[in-house]
Amino acid sequence: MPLPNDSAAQGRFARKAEQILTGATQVFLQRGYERASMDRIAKAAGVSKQTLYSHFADKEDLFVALVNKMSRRRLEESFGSVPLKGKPRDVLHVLAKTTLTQLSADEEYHDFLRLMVAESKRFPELVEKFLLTAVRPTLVKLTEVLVDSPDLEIKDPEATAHILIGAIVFFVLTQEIMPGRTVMPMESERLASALVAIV
Amino acid sequence: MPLPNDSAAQGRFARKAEQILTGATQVFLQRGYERASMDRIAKAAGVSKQTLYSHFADKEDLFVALVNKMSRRRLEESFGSVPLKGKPRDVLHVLAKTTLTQLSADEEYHDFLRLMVAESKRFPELVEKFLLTAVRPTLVKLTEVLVDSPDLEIKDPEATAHILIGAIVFFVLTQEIMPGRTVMPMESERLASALVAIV
DNA sequence: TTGAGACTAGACTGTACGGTTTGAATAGTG
DNA sequence: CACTATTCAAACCGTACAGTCTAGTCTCAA
Repeated sequence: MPLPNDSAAQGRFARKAEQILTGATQVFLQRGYERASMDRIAKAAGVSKQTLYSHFADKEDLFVALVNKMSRRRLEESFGSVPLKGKPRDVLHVLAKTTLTQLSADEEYHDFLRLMVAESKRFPELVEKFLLTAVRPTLVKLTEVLVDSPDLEIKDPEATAHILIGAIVFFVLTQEIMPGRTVMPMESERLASALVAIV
Repeated sequence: MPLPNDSAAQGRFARKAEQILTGATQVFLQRGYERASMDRIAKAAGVSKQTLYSHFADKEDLFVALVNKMSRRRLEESFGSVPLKGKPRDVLHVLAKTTLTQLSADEEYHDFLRLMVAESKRFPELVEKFLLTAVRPTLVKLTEVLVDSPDLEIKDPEATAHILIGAIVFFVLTQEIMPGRTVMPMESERLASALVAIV
């Protein structure tokens, strides 16, 4: 592993690291931590095993890098693209709908969420960091939106934000992450409407 | 494995099977499917490996038995003990509170839920059965309660039931199953109140 | 061109695991 | 008692895996 100051080959080196992480992401998300073998990851990354180990100390180190990378993807990419103006009820409906749609479409993120739940006992600090950087901001932001809409007369905006996010996450969990679509189907449009109706 | 008609030693045999399943439950829930070794399970059950394999064909078979057993434990043990009479708002509040309390206290069930999410990709049919027998009935029952309280003026009781259950499951998921208590704390009492306030 | 750092393929080590086999001990039933 | 089914402990087999090592190739800057 090169030291920080030999910046000459740094570019190439960093690019390889990226390439490895991409391959590792595929394998970890597809097969879970335990069943992801280092051989398979090396193959998926198109890299020799030795190179893999010259960039990452061990399997756990690679997993940490994966979680850090994926955690940067927030639960609410939606919040940026939705104009937070207009009648609060309309804003909320659009917000719910886009979040639901975006989250439902992102298969890679489903696998990542599954992985976070699965490994929450083995890597609690890691998963805690994920919650802190990926989930909490969403909760905070939604709470702000609710606070800034006093006409909705919400007594406890924070708890209400938990409810709204909770409903959405449960929806994605059962419909997309778990095989619940056939057993307890629900339309995202219906859920969004019911969510708004309720507030 | 004895045939069904040699009912003589059936009692002893069945008792052993129970004993094995108990040990297996411990290990599977504690360590997850992949890291639960058959040697460890045999040890935890206080049984020889051979006995284990004379009762269950293989690891997967044992896992199926575990899921069947645990799925019988419903999401809503609460519904039985709560009187469904009185002002609908009060009923709902008590219902939310007891469900939340019971679900939060049941560590074994947390591990089971984590396992179901973790293995939903590897054993989809199994997890589907779990959803069908453990989650769906709760949804159905709550929907009925909502339908039977027309004074609440709920447009879409089914979607609303999804929201209520979703909020509760999300709460348990983040606070108990994942290490979220320190990062995004929430009181179950606050959640219950907000849930009722919202309907 | 040459030399050092980055990379490759693949063999290798030690360990853990799922599942089988062996051969003896321990019931419970006639 | 004797007989049969159940259980036991432990060795065993084949495979998969994390991580290391070897020996050589590629890249690129001086």
